[in-house]
Amino acid sequence: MKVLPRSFYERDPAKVARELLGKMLVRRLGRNVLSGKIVETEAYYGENDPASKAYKGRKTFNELMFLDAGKAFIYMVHGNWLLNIVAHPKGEVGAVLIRALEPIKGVEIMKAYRGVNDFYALTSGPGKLTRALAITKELNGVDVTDNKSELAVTEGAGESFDVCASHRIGVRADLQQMLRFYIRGNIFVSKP
DNA sequence: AGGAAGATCTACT
DNA sequence: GTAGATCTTCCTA
Repeated sequence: MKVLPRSFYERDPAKVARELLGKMLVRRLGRNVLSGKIVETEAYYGENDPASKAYKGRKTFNELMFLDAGKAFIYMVHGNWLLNIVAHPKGEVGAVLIRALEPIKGVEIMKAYRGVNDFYALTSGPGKLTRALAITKELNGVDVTDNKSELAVTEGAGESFDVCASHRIGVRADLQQMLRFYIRGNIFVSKP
């Protein structure tokens, strides 16, 4: 499956978030390959977005949001690693949070990493999917536009689906805009 | 040192 | 369905 080019991420974060739905997240772990379909995302901006990690300006830990699009940006919240992909037009700031996946390949391995048997609980949340795919700070900054990366995003199967939008989840201060997107009716979406 | 953070799990009414 | 404990880093004092 073809990876998405960097130009895909060099656009408005909300647009990238919307279009990442249905794409594949591929995790390479030695000889194992895990993959899942992206079914839920959220867009974050920079200085104008109070919920954004970049709100208070550039720091070492959020530097990636200011740099090249198409890199993984990973941080810890409440004991969970959350996966973002840096996305913004050149010279701007932003990222897309991956909130939920539909497991495709390596389900048994995901179950082992998660320590649960319930198929529907494997990747139905931002903290759950990182554990299922063994995503940690070590992958911070990896290039998801490189097919050889330990983490990459590729084209999806191309089936059609309806997209829903809503306000972001769990944030202190949300913006007026609806910046959360998900596939309607998909059972792995964290909250319908 | 202390507290906040895009969450998750469990145990109840 | 809600409420609370607990999760682990990084920021600010």
